[in-house]
Amino acid sequence: MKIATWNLNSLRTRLPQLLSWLDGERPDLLALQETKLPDPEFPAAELLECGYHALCAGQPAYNGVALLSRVVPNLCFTDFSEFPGLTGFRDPQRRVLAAVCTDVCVLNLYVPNGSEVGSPKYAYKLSWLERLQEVVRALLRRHEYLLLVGDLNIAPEDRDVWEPRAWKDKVLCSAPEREHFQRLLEAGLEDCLRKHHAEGELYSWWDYRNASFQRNQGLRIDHILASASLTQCCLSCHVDKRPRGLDRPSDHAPVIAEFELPAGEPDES
DNA sequence: ATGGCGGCTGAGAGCCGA
Repeated sequence: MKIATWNLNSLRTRLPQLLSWLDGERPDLLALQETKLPDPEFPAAELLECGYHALCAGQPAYNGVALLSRVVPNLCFTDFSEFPGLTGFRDPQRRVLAAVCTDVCVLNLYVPNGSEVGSPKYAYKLSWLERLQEVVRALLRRHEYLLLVGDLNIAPEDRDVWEPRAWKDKVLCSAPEREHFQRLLEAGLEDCLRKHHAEGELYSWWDYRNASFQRNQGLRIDHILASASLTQCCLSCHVDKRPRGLDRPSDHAPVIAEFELPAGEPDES
């Protein structure tokens, strides 16, 4: 099973690139972020034509997530408020989509950027991440095979940052954000890319400015995390940098992981 | 130190991202 995550920075603008990439890669699952598109305008027909069923949770102009799947996916929820115990936390920003595909529960996230440490948006990010911890713990109790994927907007360690001294304590790299990432690992998730690659200079986002991509000045903020049973089955994980080099690219590149699941394992619910 | 770029809305220039 091949699964991928890609922040498209506008599905409308990137649809031709997406369709061409899907034709080449044929992942079983692709989690999308920053679709920036209300649901009635979601290009479901074009994607189905390409062989993909879709679930989406969008809004105009900002945010928006979607899940593409070769098999028909079963939607679980599109907001943390749909979760027992978190009913007071309805978020008008579309950043969450959870679904079950065959035996795997996939939680697709577009974590708030946070703007600047100490800002109101940063406070929103931290409280959002606090709610996420509860959701992840509950999902891990229910699903042996859990994937948490998406634009987490956290560079977990200095090796995930092109200039750690410049980024120190800045948004995406601050200690409270990194602690949230570590808590996800402590809860029972593993970082699939780090299972296979210890080296630095592996990034998933590069600023449009300053020829950052050409100089490989980036951050690793898009992630594929998996529960222990799934991580055991993870054969490979890598960043596909090719789409970032196309004309009019997204500023993020896809991250791809391959799994070999034992036949006939049931998920529980 | 600041802005660089690019996408959005709505028809300007300003907001937002990371």
